[in-house]
Amino acid sequence: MTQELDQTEARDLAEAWLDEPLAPAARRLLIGAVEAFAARGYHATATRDIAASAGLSPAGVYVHFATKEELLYQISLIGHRGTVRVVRAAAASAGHDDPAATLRAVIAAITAWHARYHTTARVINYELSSLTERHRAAIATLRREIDSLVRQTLEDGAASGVFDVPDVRGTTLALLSLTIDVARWFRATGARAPDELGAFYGELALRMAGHRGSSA
Amino acid sequence: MTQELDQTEARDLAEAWLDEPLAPAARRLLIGAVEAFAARGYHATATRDIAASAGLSPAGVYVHFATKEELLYQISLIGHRGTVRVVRAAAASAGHDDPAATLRAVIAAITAWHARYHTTARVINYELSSLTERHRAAIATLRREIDSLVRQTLEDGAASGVFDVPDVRGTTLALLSLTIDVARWFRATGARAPDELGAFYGELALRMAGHRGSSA
DNA sequence: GTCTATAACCCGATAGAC
DNA sequence: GTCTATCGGGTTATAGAC
Repeated sequence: MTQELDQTEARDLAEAWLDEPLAPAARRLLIGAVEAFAARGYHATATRDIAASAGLSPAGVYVHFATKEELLYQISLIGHRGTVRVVRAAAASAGHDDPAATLRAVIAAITAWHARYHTTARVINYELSSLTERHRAAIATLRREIDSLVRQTLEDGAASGVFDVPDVRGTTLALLSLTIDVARWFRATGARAPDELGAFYGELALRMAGHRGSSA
Repeated sequence: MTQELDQTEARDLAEAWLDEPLAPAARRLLIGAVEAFAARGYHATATRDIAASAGLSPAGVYVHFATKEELLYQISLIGHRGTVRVVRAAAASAGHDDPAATLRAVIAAITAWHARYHTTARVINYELSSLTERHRAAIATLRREIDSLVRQTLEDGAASGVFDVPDVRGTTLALLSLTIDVARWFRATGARAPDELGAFYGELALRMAGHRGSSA
């Protein structure tokens, strides 16, 4: 009984990216789908298997989602909203006139999110091409907000002289690149916890931005 | 006539990663496969379409490759061998007792390769899970060589005091992460040419390694 | 070495009972 | 809201003629 509760709590924690109010079956379907899409890829996953992982018959999926792609879109939407939320929170907590603190906090937050929810992060970053054009465009809007915030932070720091950034566009891309690729290689069994990796990458970001005192 | 020759030359240049001696049809199949796998993914690509892109019937594929996975494996093998070759060449040209020059040259070479052959790079980095276990193990050996060379360079530089690297393992991972993710976002129509991007990432690598004079 | 034809199977999605 | 049954189509790979 206690064992049972512990397992439920553990799963809730592991799937905390899924914080939307949902019918229980729809929630189980999304969790099964994200795990299957991450492990084998969207196209290699059969809707039958997703249904089975949620304890439903093959037809049970279509009561809750019109198509298989709709399942992927909901995962992408919820995942990206979650990322945007932690990025905004990190920027707010760092204050508005300290580019170095902001850059460190934002990169740490994105990195930790990608590590903690690496299964979800893998799906939302590497299955964008499996979305319909309309859905991909909706997701692109959310991704642009994150990109803009990092770029603006680099520009602020460069303007005030605390950063040395020869190419703001290229450095923004490199910083986000670093955080996104965490989804590819991160495993929960690895050496670093998500928050530790976030702190490390926050420092790396300051070095990449040419922050004074961030290099030997 | 001249136009025709130019197009052939342009394609040869674009597909220079494929430098193995091969029957013409096998070569066309590999090029068609890499383009399709990169654009739509391995599982979303039908062998019929690969055959058609090489001007063959659906059965024509199986004269040259036993399975669809064998096609992916050959692409992975040739691509990884090419990467290892440019990495070795970069390390050799930088000399053996200058960790900063070596790191810059190696990261620049991997980055430029991933940008120049971004289509191939996408396939060989993001379709590893579609390989059989045996084939994936063979590719892992090649990947380890690249990882070891970067890690050793960081250790050499840290030991001699030209680098400031608090976590060699983590920094190695971050550096390779940066170069691999190029395959995800790079487009030939973008702002930077492969060699320019390589030079930029070589400098970023020195900053990340805490190289003196690489930060403001 | 390439073709046509097809085997054997798996897929996403729907119909209609309960 | 979930089931069983199935439609219509697509998949990899093979058989056998040329």
